[in-house]
Amino acid sequence: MFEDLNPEQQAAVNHGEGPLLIVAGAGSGKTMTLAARVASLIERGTRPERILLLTFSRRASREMVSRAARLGTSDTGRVWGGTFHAVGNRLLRLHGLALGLTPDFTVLDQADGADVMNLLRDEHGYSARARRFPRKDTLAAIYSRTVNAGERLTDVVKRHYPWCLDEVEGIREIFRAYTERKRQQHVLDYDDLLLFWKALATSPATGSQLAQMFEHILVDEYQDTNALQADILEGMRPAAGPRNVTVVGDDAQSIYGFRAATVKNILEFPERFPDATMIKLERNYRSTPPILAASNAVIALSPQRHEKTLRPTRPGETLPILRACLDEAEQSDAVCRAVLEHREEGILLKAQAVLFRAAYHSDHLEVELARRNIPFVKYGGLKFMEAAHVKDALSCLRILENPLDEVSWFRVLQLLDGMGPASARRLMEELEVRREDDAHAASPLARFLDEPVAVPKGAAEGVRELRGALGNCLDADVLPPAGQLARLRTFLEPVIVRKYEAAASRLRDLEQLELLASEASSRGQFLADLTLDPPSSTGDLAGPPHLDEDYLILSTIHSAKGLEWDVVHVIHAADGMIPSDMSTGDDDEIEEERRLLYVALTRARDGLHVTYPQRYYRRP
DNA sequence: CAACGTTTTGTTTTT
DNA sequence: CAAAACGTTG
Ligand SMILES: Nc1ncnc2c1ncn2[C@@H]1O[C@H](COP(=O)(O)OP(=O)(O)OP(=O)(O)O)[C@@H](O)[C@H]1O
Repeated sequence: MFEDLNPEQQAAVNHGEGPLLIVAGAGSGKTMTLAARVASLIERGTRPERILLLTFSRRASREMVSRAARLGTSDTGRVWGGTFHAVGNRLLRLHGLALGLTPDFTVLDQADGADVMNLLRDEHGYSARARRFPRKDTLAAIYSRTVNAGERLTDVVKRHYPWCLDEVEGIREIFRAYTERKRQQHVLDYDDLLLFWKALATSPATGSQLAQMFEHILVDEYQDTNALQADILEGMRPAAGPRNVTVVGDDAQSIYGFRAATVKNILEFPERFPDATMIKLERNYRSTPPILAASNAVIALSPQRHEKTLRPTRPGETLPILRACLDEAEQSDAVCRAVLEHREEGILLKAQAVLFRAAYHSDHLEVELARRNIPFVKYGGLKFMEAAHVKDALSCLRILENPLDEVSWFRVLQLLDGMGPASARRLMEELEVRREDDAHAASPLARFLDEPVAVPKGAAEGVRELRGALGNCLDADVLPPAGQLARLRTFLEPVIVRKYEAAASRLRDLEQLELLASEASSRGQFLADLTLDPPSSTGDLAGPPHLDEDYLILSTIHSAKGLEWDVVHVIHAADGMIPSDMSTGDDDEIEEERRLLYVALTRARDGLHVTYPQRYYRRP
């Protein structure tokens, strides 16, 4: 069944009980090995639903599970696969009651969390001008780092946000209020999904029950997990019981430091799991020798590298191409030409990818591709969930799902004509959206629908319309999520036309949203899925027609993790782009940029083009 | 005082 | 290009 595997891969697949650490270089077949191991475990009698497979994205999880299925095991559908966050969400809905979490909680994404911070910043009087208090996104970022890295607030601020040092006490005050506010409103943010999972796993009352759910736990891309996630893993594999846990990673490919990921997790694995077996995969099955040599040369310059020698196994002599271009226009032209040349040689567009550091780096190229009728799908940097009108629609759904969700009320009410922040606040107070603990008063939504409310005269009409829309969604208890969105759309349409420009394309986004909703089984499920696995490519939104067409892949390097293409084009390989000028604060950041380039280069199988413009008209 | 329109600023990567 | 800050109108 696994005869193609090399001896080290075989050993990893066949490993029996006990902790296993697989240190695997780029293209050494770790994804394949992990999938084979899942298949093998099932073959050897482990029930699929007793296997937990943690990956860095839902997409990676699907890919891995389907690979395992192709290896001959049929029953992989029942494997618990997903990101730490998605699995946390699932476990907490099942077992959260032990921590006082009711299963009806809703999930905030990081922008929602920032909005809560903003509300609190106003309430606590930190928004006065003249005072330079951190902005909402900064607050959210600081908070997230303290939680995920398990570090003290003052240390985080000192290290990563030194300009906020004067306001540490205010920040602490906001954070305390933030935590309390989330509890009152039955909402969890991304960090809470991990935090509460850890609490569940390490609590004497529930820990062992949770650990016993899974016979085997496997974690992919372990170099990109953070301290909190390592704690969860340890909690799920207590020293007392059998410690069947497999982690796979490559410290040279650690690119999520900005999310508090740390290679310490790999390095310290043998200490946390003392009798761990360690297997190294050092044969690269992906790239031709010249491509691998170039990649190795890039990473060799890293002073913090852990020794690994990655040896090529494939033939090939074509050298990678480094092309200096006059400017961005010439770069786009060069890429288009190279792509088409390879296409002529028989390499499908789909087998080629253009990689870049930041989503906007491909703007110019996208125009050029469109002009030449070269179809493409772009991964990463999609601002769909960030778009105001999408948030508006989702906030309506979230009010229906969780009437205590303050930020959703605040956003939706301000859509109404004549209703600004002050009136919205007043109305929310009247509805008692914010209430002390679990008071048994009528839901704010019921009150809004049934009781007369005091609003500015100008806003009365808007309130009636909102009432109608929300009421209709609720009346028809059986109305599926897509139907609810359709009803809400009739309310939102005039609002969007009045409030935003480019209304037409925004309205199309709402139809898109409705399409996504039509696959969901319930409103709650839809909302959670969307926040835990947001659309990540333009293809996710364009729908299935793309499937049999051929199209070029454009992707951020982050979103290209774990993937491979016959030909890879890396653009904007210039100072200020890679490395990004946003990430030159300290050596660690710069080293991460180096690894980012390494990850980009190692995606290529047969052809590699690296280009950079020598001149930018707008400062980069 | 509150809503709304205009100017300025600041711009990565993702669960 | 979107959100914050500012200034004007209701
Ligand atoms: N034993 C093998 N024999 C032949 N080909 C192999 C073998 N193992 C892996 N491969 C091939 O090598 C390529 C890389 O494998 P895979 O994607 O699993 O690597 P990876 O370690 O996950 O890479 P990365 O860490 O860079 O994401 C795949 O095309 C896979 O089919």
